[in-house]
Amino acid sequence: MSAEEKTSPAENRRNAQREALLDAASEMLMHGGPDAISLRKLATKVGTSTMAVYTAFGGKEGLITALFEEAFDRLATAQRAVPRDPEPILWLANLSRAYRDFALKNPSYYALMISATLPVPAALRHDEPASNEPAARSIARHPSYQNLLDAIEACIAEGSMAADADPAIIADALWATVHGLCSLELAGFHLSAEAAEKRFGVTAGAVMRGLLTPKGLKKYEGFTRRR
Amino acid sequence: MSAEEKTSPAENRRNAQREALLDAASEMLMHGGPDAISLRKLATKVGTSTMAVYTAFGGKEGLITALFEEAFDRLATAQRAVPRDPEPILWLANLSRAYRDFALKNPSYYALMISATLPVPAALRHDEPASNEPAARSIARHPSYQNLLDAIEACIAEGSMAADADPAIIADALWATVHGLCSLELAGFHLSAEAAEKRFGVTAGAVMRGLLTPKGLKKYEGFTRRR
DNA sequence: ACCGGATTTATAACAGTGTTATAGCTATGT
DNA sequence: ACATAGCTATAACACTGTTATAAATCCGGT
Repeated sequence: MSAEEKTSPAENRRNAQREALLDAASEMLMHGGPDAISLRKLATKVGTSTMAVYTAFGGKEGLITALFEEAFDRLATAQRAVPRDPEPILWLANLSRAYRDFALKNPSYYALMISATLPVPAALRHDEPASNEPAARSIARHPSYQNLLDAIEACIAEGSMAADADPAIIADALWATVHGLCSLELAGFHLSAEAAEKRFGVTAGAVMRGLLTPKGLKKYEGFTRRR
Repeated sequence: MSAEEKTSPAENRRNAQREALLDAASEMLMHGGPDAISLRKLATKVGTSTMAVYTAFGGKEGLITALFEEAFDRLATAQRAVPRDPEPILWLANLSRAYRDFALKNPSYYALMISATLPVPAALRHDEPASNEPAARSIARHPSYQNLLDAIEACIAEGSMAADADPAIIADALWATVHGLCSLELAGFHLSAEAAEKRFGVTAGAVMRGLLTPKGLKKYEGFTRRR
């Protein structure tokens, strides 16, 4: 309700152009990867000059970082769209499949998200005096991780996972597994789409079983046998 | 014993320069990633002109492909260096750790290996009339995969894994998991090196448990509890 | 041993790229 | 209405990979 938030016409135009640049850049990204983004072509596409990218994003790197953040937002949206199944284990499985769907349908965005050559965006940086290691980026507090954590906590609450388990570590374990599968699939390491899908099911199922308590295991095998 | 294999002095020189180019390129690769490889700088470093890259590799893409193949060779060497533990389960675990060590010590080579933007090298292409999907690259017959397959088959033989299991699928499952962990770690998605290491142990252990038979599970838990 | 054809090389030009300095314009605030 | 601050367009700079061309080199057959 503060009166200072009224958008001046100039600021309005700035934001419009900013979004136009981002839209065109994401289109170029999806068309041929990050290397296909040319500032010159981007500028002519939007109808301005390359300087606009520098005033809006500080350069090409800033533009890529903005795309990076949008990629995570899209993933978060996709994860939130997964209905909360009353069975936490099935909810988890559905979150995994939704993650794969997102990766396969947005390969360029996905590749951008997990590229190591990117500077750590402020949104994911956890403030800590940097050691000698490469910059660390934490995903734990990002909205795209919340549903995963919720599902895991629900599993713990119902006894399907160990009561003394750390949800963050389990979430990381699931994330790493599902990401590894998507990464290999996107890189083309599979004989066929069916083989990749089967591999996904087997691997995600295995890590799931490995994380469950005997009680949860019994439940889970009831689910899988029912199919 | 065929006499046609004697290397002429000219061919000898060609190969020497080819290796010199590869060495210098790998150095540039490790220093700043694939984008840090400049043909001009590479040529001056080796003491020739950029044309040498075109005659030897057909261009920059061919050079990168050669580096790609060397990366897989190095990984195969690292995997072969793992001693064959009499306990197949422990052998598998050691292969996983060796894989991680390789990835962490050769981040540039590793990133190259699993980059999706690379043309499928002939060494990994399985001949099949390409469908509409992106080109598929198979790793199954590569030397770097052999030890993994051997260890899995040993697990099956001793009853630690299901007799009707497909070793190729299990190998893919383990590979995807370990690769996912390394990929996230190299991308900087971890709070600390210790956290990344713990995550690796938890996740690799979980997928391992999920792949074992009850008999194998009992054995495996005997190993983990002994520590 | 030599010489002719093929191959590899170096040089330079071409078409791109991201970035930056500069000068002009536009739009805002007084 | 004016002065000023910010943004933009233009052009130049330093790069990049690739290619055409001409000179040099190497190789095999006589």
